[in-house]
Amino acid sequence: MKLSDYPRPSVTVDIVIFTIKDNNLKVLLVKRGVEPFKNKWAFPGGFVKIHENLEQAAKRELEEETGVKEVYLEQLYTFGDVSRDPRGRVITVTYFALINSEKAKEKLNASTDVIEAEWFEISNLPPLAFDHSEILKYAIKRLKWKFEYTTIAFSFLPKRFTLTQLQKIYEIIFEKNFDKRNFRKKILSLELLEPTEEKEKEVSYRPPQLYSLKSKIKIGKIIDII
Amino acid sequence: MKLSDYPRPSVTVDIVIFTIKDNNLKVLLVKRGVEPFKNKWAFPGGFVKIHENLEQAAKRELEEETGVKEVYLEQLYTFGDVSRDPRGRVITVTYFALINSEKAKEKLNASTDVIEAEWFEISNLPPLAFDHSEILKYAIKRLKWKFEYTTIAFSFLPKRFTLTQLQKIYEIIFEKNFDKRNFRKKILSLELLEPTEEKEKEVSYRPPQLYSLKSKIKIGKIIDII
DNA sequence: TCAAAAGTGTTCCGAATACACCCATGA
DNA sequence: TCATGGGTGTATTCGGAACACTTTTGA
Repeated sequence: MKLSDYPRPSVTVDIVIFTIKDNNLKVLLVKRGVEPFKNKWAFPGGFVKIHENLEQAAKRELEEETGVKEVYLEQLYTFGDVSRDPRGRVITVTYFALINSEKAKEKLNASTDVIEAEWFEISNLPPLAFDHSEILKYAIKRLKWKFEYTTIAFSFLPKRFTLTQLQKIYEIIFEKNFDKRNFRKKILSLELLEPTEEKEKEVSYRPPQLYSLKSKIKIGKIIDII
Repeated sequence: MKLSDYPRPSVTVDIVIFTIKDNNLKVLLVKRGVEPFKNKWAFPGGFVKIHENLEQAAKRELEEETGVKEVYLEQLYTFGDVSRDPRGRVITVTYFALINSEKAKEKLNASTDVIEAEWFEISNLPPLAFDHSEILKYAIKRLKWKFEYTTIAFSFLPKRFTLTQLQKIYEIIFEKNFDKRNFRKKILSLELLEPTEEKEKEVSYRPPQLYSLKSKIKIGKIIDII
């Protein structure tokens, strides 16, 4: 059996990039500059090069679009329905990335085939190209699941952060408030964090303790958080 | 941008099929009849046809190999490293299937390109072709995770089963024993099961109650089980 | 001295764990 | 009547949830 015996589909990667800005969960979309779905919004992505691993392709697209390296990145799901792309058979391997709000501030690079790139609030999205609404639904499900059972929340935060910042992120993701005392008790009991020497300064209230993730704790580690 | 501008990889599906037989977790392997890796064992799989959805391809391969329809099937992960197949660039979308021991008894169909098919104990496997060891590792991780947090355990059981059978399955997957009273209390408190009219007969001990999964409970539903 | 957010402890309730004996049946 | 696996209840421990006030700082 030869590989050449079979007609081959095209393979792309698409990346759902989340961040938290202005107390909202946001996702990065690009406006397509070419057909199909010209002028519609879609997730950043592109064709997998023939000598490039899937994750490399995802990282390349991510960096082209945001200029950011070192983000949390994991494979999400592969969508390959026959009719998902009007140009022909296109299978897309989707990825899921989280970047922290400081990095998200850096300016977005509109790349080839893209008119502009913009952060959209999850609750206020334009219509999406292809089957990208379905992809997003899946990505949000995964995001909540991961927040509940792993340490990914920290990928939305800078190296040093306060417990209040962390709590705020959980409140945004789960769309509900937590009791401050119970939240702190729970998080500290997990022994993931260590206090840093410094406290945040130049605030007109009691300066909060800054914490950092213990170096041996990997982001994404499975552990019951909430 | 045209699809034809890009060289395309080949795309396959591979299926990790688990069952429980003889009180052991087993996986179905086929012996390859063609190069590469001729005479080595691998997961059942094959090329995705150009007019066939990914899940259809997985179901087709599954049925060709085992003759079984109606199994629990979910997408696992997509492996696409450049050098994973010596023939060239081949991306494989892997699936994860669970079939119950009664169905697993039915005879296996050796299909094209395959010399034989056989159930292997997880703890006693031959060397695997391609990157299939890595795929298996990933599949086992997913299996345990799903057992802990969803109702997939029931896909290893026939429609009617005893609580002892269920407990046995958890003990095999988690490689440890559970207390009978606590296990029953926990499972029954989840309100997933209903007793059936009959009891198992022709056993030389007190006949056990048979239970079935309530019809509104979907297999795979997320819920803390253990 | 005021405004703003930081920080902290106790009680209550429900779930998980540990643990041992009697029951129903066919041989 | 015996062997076999089925079936059941209670006490203890641990973690989650509810709940309000004092502290520290800069303005």
